[in-house]
Amino acid sequence: MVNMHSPHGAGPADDRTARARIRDEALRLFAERGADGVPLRDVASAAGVSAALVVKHYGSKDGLRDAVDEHVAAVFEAMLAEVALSPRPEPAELRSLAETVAGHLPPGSAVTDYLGRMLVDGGPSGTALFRRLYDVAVATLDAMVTAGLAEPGADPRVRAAVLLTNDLGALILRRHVADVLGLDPLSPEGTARWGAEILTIYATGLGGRAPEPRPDEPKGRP
Amino acid sequence: MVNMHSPHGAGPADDRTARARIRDEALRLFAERGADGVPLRDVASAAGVSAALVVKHYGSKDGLRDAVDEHVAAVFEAMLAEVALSPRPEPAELRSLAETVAGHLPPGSAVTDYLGRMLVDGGPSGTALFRRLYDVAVATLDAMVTAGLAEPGADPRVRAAVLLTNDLGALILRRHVADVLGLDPLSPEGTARWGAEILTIYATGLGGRAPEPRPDEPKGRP
DNA sequence: ACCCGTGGTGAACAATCGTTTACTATGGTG
DNA sequence: CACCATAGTAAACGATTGTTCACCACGGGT
Repeated sequence: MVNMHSPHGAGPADDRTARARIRDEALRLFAERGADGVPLRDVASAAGVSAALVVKHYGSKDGLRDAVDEHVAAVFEAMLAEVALSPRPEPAELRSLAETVAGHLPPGSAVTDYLGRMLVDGGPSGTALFRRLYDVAVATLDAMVTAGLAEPGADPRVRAAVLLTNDLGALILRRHVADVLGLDPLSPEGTARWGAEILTIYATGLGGRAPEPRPDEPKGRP
Repeated sequence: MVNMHSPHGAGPADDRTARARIRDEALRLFAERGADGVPLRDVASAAGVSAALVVKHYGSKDGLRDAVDEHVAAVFEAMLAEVALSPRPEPAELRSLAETVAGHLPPGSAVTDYLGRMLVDGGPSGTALFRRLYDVAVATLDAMVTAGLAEPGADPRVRAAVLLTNDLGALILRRHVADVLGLDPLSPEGTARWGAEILTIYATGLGGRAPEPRPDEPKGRP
């Protein structure tokens, strides 16, 4: 059907045909229900092939899982590189990493959900992803400090981690937020209200009159 | 073995014996590996009983799951009530909800992890839990506003949700934070550095000199 | 003494799921 | 043409898992 007359595309660069379909459907279903919880046969029938072909291409279900992990990581890295070369020299503050991901992706893309699930499911790829995100957050905070947009806290590494987990919390819990607020923080119209609130807090704090360290007691519990 | 001469304790108030052991071990294992991913036989052997007894007591695995959900919700509500009657009339700001949970629980308690998993796994009980947490966050922010410790933002409901997801992000991602920082944000010694950073941000913002709304452009992307 | 509800067990059942095996079609190459 | 690698399938296998069944012990009530 599809004309695939690449002479000998032996490498994994020939993404097309049923193989890519399997990977894409696996990504979609894994993002929805989690890798465990999706039978191989479901992936196969979603891709319009037999279950045996899936293992023929990817060796095993773990192999498919790894392939999807690598693919998502590649997409994420590509997006990161594109952002680094973005037309605005000012790195748009932190801009919310999750917002950036959602903005540079098709609206209903499963990649966002899959990234969240990688972080939550606790596999080695999730750990690697978080380490990468942490490095980005540290570098971003450093850039903001250099640009005079922020101060390093008492411990810049802790501050970067706080900013990162704040961001990822909204990404992971977006369904629940949309439930109680009627507003998906990653949707284009949600970005306005949600992101504005975050920027306000980051700019001026919560606004209460208590920035002065009172001689009351520094710690409530020992 | 254990003297349980309550005449006809038909209600679920007779917590003791093997039944409670099953529930506790299920809670521990479910928190570790997720409810799917833990065979009934593992729960049974961890509790020192047979698999058949588990379903005799809880009807099915879903029944056990529901029982654990309800138990965790009850523990959480009890903790919430205890905090509400706490010796400090000032509600200790938001104090980080996750911190409160971790503080009022045995150090290695599985309840914390189980709560995080409930929020992530996307079941109805997770939705109910988040709604409850959201109500608490809205009420807490309102109390802070009344006490002059914070201002409602442009939209207090959004601000409460932001504070909540910030908190829960640290709870859900604590393993990853501990990995990159060598510091569990929920541990007693982690609370100092992590919580201090958060309080600083909430008190004064990130500290950069940009709180003035510049006439540049309010939104980067349409 | 008789019965019966409660707590408990081990073996068997049936469904699901990952994987293997044997087999077919097809199209390019020596 | 003969060959063979590639893409593909259907069916069966084996392990795991939730659930059920038949059975045992025993401690009160009447």
